[in-house]
Amino acid sequence: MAGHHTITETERQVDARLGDLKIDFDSMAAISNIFRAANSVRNHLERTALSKYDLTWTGFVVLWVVWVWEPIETRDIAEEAGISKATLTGVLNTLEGRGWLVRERGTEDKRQMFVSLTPEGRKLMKKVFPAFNKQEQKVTQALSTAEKNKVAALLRAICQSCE
Amino acid sequence: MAGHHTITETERQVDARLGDLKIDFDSMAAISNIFRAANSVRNHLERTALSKYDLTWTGFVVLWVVWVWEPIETRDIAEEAGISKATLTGVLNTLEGRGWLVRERGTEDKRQMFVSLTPEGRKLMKKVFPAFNKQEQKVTQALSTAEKNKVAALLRAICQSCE
DNA sequence: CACTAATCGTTCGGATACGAACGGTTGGAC
DNA sequence: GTCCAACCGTTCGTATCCGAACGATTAGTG
Repeated sequence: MAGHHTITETERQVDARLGDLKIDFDSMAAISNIFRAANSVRNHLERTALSKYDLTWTGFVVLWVVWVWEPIETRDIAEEAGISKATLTGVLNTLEGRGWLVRERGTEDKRQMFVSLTPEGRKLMKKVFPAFNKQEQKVTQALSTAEKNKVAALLRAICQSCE
Repeated sequence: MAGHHTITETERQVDARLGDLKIDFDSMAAISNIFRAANSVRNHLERTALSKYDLTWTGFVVLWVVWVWEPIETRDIAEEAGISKATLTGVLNTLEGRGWLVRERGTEDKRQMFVSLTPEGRKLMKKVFPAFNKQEQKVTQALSTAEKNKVAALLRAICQSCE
């Protein structure tokens, strides 16, 4: 999924386009590789681990969040999954329609909506997640354990600078 | 945009859900932080650098690719931008409708479609890209130059393992 | 106890996202 | 020269995706 142009080739072209404007190529390379990696990994995992269960990326992430934290409120799912509340409503409709989770309105606060997996949903996750994790292992096989932790730490630092 | 649960808390919960199945938490942390960072950075850049020009993330990326490599074929844009040809068709319609780029059918091979920026498109990029790069710099400010290059290299290695 | 501000999930409109199928074009085999 | 397989960008159907606006509910103020 990575483009066929190297970062260095791209830098030369950008330089020619901008003339004497100063561009921070180190920052650019770091950021652009985050998105290249995210796209590559997402496509790979969808193909290898999710497609056979007809699961989209977002559908899997939402199921995973609910599986780990159930019962969980809608707004917390959106926060954990990194999507908006509006998007989540549609995804929950899809997943509920397939019988993998259920919504239940809160008793003490009737604005809230609690989500839990069905037994079918839990059975699905017990199959899908190990396969998913095996592919996570595969796409990071070129990295040592220390390097995996290093990249995780550096990316966490970037997340904090976004706030 | 990062969830309010730490990776460690999540690991404990996952452990409780899976029992004795073996999960590679180092790989999981590396991968999940790629997506947290991608979401955080994307939201930050959309808010700070793109929203005032009514540009979506993908719209900007496509404009950027065309700006750097014009004239460029449709399939190459999709490759560089990390989106499908089908998606690109819609995005090009949007950007062409706003007068930022034009399509021209190839003369020797009439299947091809070459895309170039309009003068307005180039003027836009000359304003947007420096602002974008400034924010790239800001979200990576916690990293040294060596660390930026390190994270870029590690992510490139992950990309290669996806093929 | 009324009234307002804040918060919940949903709805709406429009843009992005992809696989599959489609017409149009090209190049190669024979 | 005529197939036909391969390739181009587009179209189609469906699923995300988000900001803004919306009804319903709650909490906080006086």
